[in-house]
Amino acid sequence: MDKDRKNIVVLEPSKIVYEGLTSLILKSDHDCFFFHTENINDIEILFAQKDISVVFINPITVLNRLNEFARIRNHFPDIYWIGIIYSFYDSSVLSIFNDTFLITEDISVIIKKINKICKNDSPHSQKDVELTEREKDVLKWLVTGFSNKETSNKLNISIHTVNTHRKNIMDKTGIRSMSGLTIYAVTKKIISLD
Amino acid sequence: MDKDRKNIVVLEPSKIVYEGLTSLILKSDHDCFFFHTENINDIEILFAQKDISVVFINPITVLNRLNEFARIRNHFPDIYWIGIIYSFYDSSVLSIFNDTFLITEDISVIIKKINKICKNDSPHSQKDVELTEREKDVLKWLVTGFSNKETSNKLNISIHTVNTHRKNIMDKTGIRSMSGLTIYAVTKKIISLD
DNA sequence: CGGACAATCACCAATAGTGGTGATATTCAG
DNA sequence: CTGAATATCACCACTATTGGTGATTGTCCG
Repeated sequence: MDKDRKNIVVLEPSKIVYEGLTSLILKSDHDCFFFHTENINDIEILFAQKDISVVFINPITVLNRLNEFARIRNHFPDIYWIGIIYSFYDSSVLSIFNDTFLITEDISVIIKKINKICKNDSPHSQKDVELTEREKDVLKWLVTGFSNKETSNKLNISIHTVNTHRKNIMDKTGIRSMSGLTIYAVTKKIISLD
Repeated sequence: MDKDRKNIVVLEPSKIVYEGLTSLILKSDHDCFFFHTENINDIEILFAQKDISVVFINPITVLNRLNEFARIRNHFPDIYWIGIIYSFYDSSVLSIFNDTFLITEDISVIIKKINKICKNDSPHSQKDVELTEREKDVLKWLVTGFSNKETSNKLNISIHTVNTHRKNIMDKTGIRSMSGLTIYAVTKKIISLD
């Protein structure tokens, strides 16, 4: 997995603008990964699960919710907020972002902004704990939708053992829900999407 | 050469919007050919050389040149002008176009407008017994690892309502585990894997 | 108008999961 | 040999989920 890849959230109600922005950046051979969301409600999910460094944000999405935006910004101080400007805003509104760009601007201007942020970005290693083989066995069944009891039957062990393994898995990964563990298992290729 | 192919001019200063608009329409398996121009000066050349049927037009490109726009419109009466709206305009400005769409609108709305013009409106009712928007909202949070109670807080509804939605989702999909629903949500692109 | 559907809320009982405390046995590296 | 890691099993208390049964409200459509 590429450690230099940037995860970028695009908080923009227009699918057209999202598509255009991401398409042009990707065409420029930039190694980014994009997440689209249309309102601020969903953004904390993304922050919780992903290593997000940049948010492209349409000011309209927070205009009536500046308090909530301030709270989120304070809560995630490392995130760089870039406003997507295609209308007229008061400068006091625009100052809530780290940077802005005009929608009519050339894509190279936007890419320069991304590059500037990347240079300042410190490579922080994400603690990558390895599960034991047995833990992977247990996880495989659990995230395929089997209950603790069913899993214990499949593996011919007691439900208590399954429970212990599950607890250890949750302690190691820090993920405390089966849904989260399912995502984990898929991305770690412990199970396949089929 | 396909006779049904539509030649569409996009008169739009923003490359991002042009890219997004055309990319999404092409992704929808629509047989269109696009010409990009950033101002009205070049448009008559295109009209002379190509068989243009539709112009997607950003009102800003003609706001200060309404007389010239009226002249061109009169000169090419068969052309259908669709305004690309992403700001606030006086209704008298918008009335100079045959139709408009909001940049935040779904691409299907825009495609419907194209189809209406070309009288190719195919009634493809794809009997998709899908989840409702609210059910998707609930599912989004649930499969991201939030509990019923947390989800009810996030959506500002009672835990009973979350429960009802969850039950309906499980009934509709026939999937009775959160892990299974997570896989479902990923494959249905309700959430993203990353 | 009336019926279908969507979204909201509530109660109840059974089952399952979570998280803490243990324990024992085996294996393997220092 | 010793200690760390792994795998196994158990009990307990609490909370959450699951799956029924309702209900009310509003909207949209024929």
